[in-house]
Amino acid sequence: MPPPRKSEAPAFIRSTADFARHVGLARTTVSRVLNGQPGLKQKTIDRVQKALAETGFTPNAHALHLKGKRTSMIGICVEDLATPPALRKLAMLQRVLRARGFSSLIEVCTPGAGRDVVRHFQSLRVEGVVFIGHFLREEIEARIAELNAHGTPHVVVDHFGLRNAHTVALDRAAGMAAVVEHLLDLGHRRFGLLGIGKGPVSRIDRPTGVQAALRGRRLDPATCTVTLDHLHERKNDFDFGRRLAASFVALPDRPTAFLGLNDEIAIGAQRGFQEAGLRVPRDLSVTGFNNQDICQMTSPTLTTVDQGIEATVEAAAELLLAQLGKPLPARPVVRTIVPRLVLGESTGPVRG
Amino acid sequence: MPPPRKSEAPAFIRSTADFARHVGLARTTVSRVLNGQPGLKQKTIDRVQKALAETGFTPNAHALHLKGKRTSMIGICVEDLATPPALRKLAMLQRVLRARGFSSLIEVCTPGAGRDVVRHFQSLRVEGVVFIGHFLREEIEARIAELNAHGTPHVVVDHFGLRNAHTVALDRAAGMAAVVEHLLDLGHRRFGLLGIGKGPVSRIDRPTGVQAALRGRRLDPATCTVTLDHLHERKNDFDFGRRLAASFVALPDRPTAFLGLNDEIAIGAQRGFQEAGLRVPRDLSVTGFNNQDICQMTSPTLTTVDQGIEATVEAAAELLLAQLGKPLPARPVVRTIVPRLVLGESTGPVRG
DNA sequence: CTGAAAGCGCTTACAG
DNA sequence: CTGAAAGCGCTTACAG
Repeated sequence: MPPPRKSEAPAFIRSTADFARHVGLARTTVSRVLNGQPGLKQKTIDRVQKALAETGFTPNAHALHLKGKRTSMIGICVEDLATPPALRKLAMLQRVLRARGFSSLIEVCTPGAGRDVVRHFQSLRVEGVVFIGHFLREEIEARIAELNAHGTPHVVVDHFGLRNAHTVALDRAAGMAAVVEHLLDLGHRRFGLLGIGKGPVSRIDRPTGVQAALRGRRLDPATCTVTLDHLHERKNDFDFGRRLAASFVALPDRPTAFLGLNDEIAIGAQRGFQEAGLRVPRDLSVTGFNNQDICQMTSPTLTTVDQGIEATVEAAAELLLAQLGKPLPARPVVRTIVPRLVLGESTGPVRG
Repeated sequence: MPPPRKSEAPAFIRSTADFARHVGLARTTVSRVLNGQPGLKQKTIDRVQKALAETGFTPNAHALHLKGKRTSMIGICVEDLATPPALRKLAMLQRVLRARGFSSLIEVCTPGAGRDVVRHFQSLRVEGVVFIGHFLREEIEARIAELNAHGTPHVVVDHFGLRNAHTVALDRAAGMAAVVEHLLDLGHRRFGLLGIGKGPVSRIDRPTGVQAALRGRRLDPATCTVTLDHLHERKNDFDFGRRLAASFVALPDRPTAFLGLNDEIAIGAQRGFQEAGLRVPRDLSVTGFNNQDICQMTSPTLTTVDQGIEATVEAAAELLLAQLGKPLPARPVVRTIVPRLVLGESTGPVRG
């Protein structure tokens, strides 16, 4: 029965004043018990604790914070709550922060909304802000400058190359290099790129890794790689991969190995090839990226790359919390996480 | 460069007092601009706005709340941040609440932690609490009683049958009934249950729906359904489904249709059957539950049930926010969401 | 143990 | 427009 019937003392206990009245003690005394201060009779302590348990009264955190108590809140600004890896990072970060006594205030940060989100966090006097994902460069750099100006720690997860930002980012280049080397070892020499651009964006982006691995074997990336991304509307999903596969099927001198930007595209491509009567990995190899659960559920299972989300999130939390209390570090800290190749059944030796 | 160099006025502007000093106005005047009160010269307003934009100063929300301003915070208590549907609900709820001007405070609520989580929410004076998932009955009922005692609105998503709880729950029985009827129409008469118990737990639980559909065709659930769950450690995942399939393969008089508790189990089972040389849906049919993205990525695609997460979350938000300001409703409101059958390629006519 | 007081950062009347 | 004051709910000295 939602409406509280039993009206003992005040119907609602809202403050220590109400509560002290309810227990029959002075506000000061209640406050002392609440804060575990010495010099109180056990009997008094018990009386307060009992009433506390009965009424479920909790001191107003906002008043506490005004008096100088830490807020123990961290603002988390995510690009997007739709992609599985982002969601996993968020969930894991919440867990890690919780374990260290912080609560998480989570907001989605669409382009243009960054200002409001960060100001909202600031107004709540969060102790730090985490950005997860990829943002508009100028917008997020402005937000970070603001945070710095207020002495609020921050860390950016994923978005690499931001000026003055403490960053934890996945070395996707290393991941792709591992994939390409694995395929080179299997004899592959022509690679279809599914959603992966040819021009490198930064030293840790996928194309950089592909090219580095090829050049390491004295192969020319320009002739060894093929992309048909331009033929389809880019969606980075299952259907995009499937359509790409269909286009590749018709291509003369088709590559023997296909590198997906992510698992969805790779699985779509695998499906597309199978529908065209090709067998994976007998006729061609396919690889994904992210090591989502689905990789184990397809036939064949997918060779992919594990992001090491746990390491990423741990590093981010550590980097953020290390800044607490101390003066902010003079120059940005950038940490790179090296992902791990996960072998599945979708890659095999090239057949003459 | 993180450490702020330019020291114009105070190094850090922390309060309206600091800020007013910085702009060269009285605190009162600044406060008026901040709150859009009338009777101010445009020039003054502009001056304050400009300084506001430059410094990024935000009034302390905790002080505002002390003065009576609404916190606009909602506490969300999730059972678990690991299962995809729970994560999707959470993400969608955050979005819906955000759109209505509320920020979300998210905590995972493991058994025994409910008390601390809810008290934490209360101490921050959240305007409402949402529970997502399944909890220990006594624990969550105690928490809800506490919330009621404080006049804090709540809503429970998923956990059906709690005393005095406002609830939005999926009618899984209706979903399963739709699945079974679809299979009955295809001629199936023997059903393998994968992770679905035989005894109904409540009127909206899966077994209830299975039995209702069978009885509707004058069939006896006891003889029409088979479960082998007891043979394997229950994990509700891909491998559990796969192992169940292996056990069913060896069974004489094997069912022709298999109902998975969720998509993972169903996909695992499908894979298990295929590995044993059986073809889906030629030799047998398989169905899942939840309509996760993976259902479209398997071969064959999976017949499943869509939870209608959007409707659930909308209903939950509406139910919660309807309580704001008003006195709490005298008796609990329970809303049921009817899920939708999603046909895939994994179900087909039974073959003599 | 109690009680009165100051102060955290804000807003809101109320005089100037 | 300014300035002084009260009060939101708390804690923390400081006298009794």
